[in-house]
Amino acid sequence: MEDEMEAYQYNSYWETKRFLDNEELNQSWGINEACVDLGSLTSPDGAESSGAVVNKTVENERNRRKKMNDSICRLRSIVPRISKMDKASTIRDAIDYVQELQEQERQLEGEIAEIQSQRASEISSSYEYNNCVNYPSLSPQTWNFPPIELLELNVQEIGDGNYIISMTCNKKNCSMSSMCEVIDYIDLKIMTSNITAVSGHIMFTLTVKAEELTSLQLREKIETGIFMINGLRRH
Amino acid sequence: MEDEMEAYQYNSYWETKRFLDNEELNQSWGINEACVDLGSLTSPDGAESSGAVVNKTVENERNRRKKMNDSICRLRSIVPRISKMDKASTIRDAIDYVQELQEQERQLEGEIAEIQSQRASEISSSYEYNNCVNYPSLSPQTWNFPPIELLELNVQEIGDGNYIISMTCNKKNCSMSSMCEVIDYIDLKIMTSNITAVSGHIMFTLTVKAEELTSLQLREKIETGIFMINGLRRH
DNA sequence: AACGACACGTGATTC
DNA sequence: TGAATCACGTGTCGT
Repeated sequence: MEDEMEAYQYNSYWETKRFLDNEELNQSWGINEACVDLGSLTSPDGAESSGAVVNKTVENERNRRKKMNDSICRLRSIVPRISKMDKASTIRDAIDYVQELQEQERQLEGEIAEIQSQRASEISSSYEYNNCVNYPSLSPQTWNFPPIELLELNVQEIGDGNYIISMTCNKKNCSMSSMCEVIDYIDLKIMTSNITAVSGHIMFTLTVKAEELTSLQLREKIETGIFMINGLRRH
Repeated sequence: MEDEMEAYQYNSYWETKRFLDNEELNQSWGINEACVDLGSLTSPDGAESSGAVVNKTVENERNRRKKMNDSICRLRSIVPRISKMDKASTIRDAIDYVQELQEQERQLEGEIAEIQSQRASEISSSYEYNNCVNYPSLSPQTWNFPPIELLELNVQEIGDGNYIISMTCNKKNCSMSSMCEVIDYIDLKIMTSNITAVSGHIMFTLTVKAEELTSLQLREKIETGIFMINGLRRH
């Protein structure tokens, strides 16, 4: 049949037409030129109804092929690495690319989870640091101080649950802030306090109200406080 | 031709064979049964050489089709959402999936970048907090204190570069630690210090040595210190 | 010449 | 029935 030859009006084929088709890729599912040519050629030819229906099926088949080819072209335009300008190769490259993307996605999600957990641990540690009630929060500047060396400690009751506390420590490993931290830590009701620096020593004198404690208990509490403060420091 | 019918030995076709092929998907690019059948059938029939070469091309074409179909099957097994068990639909679904993956990848990378920058800013702020030399490091427990409300400030020189400083503030927004932080911040040489709590107020009295400062400069320095401490708090 | 890739038309098959 | 999908063999083109 010579009309079949008309369908082969494609010349210099899948090397040039691929790129031309890429431009008008937007769903031109209409009848292409070859289809129109064949239709106008066969309609005056075959008079019986079977010829018309055959034309319809041929046209449908042609359209279906075009659909598939366009899909493959589109797939090729999306996949970045194309090994060969081949239909099967395009699909294989797409498979590789999809697997690559899937693995990359898993990797990225793992990375995010890792970062999130790191960040969560950082935040929780910071939260713990800020909300600890049993341990005082040391100001960072005193973290690296040497332990407080208690030279003398005196606790004396002056009646009505009031006490006079006097303690002395070396100046080089004790500061006003340190002492304040100790006092804050053991949580006393301070009436007055006095800090005096004399001859390389620091003398700390305070009057506190501690009605529920004996002088011995108060003394132990202060010693424990200093011990805890020392334990919280890095030395 | 009756031998062409032999090639159609597939029955209940692409509904069942698809899933059977999926199991032996691992590169069985060998000759399939239909090809062997056709080959053994046409070799005794046609004696001339053209029949053999036609067989070869037919077999090659058959092989090429199988390759493409297997590729599409594999693609279908990878893509999670398949709308229809159709060749073209499979490719279209693959296109959609690839685009979806690409967008997801971009989104994940953006998310990672965002988290990283957040984390970096957190770390840098923490670094700033710990290593700032001009600003004192507040102990976390006083961060959320209200600003210190200075009710009275007195600076009096007592000779030889020694000063007596006395200041008063409200008890509810001032503590011993706060005052210590102010004193630490302005970095004075403290000789003696006294803190007294009276009638809802805190009285802070200290004797300092500041030979290089006038009493006005010292006063400004203290005010600046309180201002800075207040500025560092969250209020 | 020979091979690989393709489109085509067609018969078969399923819904 | 009829539309949709498929596999098949074949002719064509480029390498």
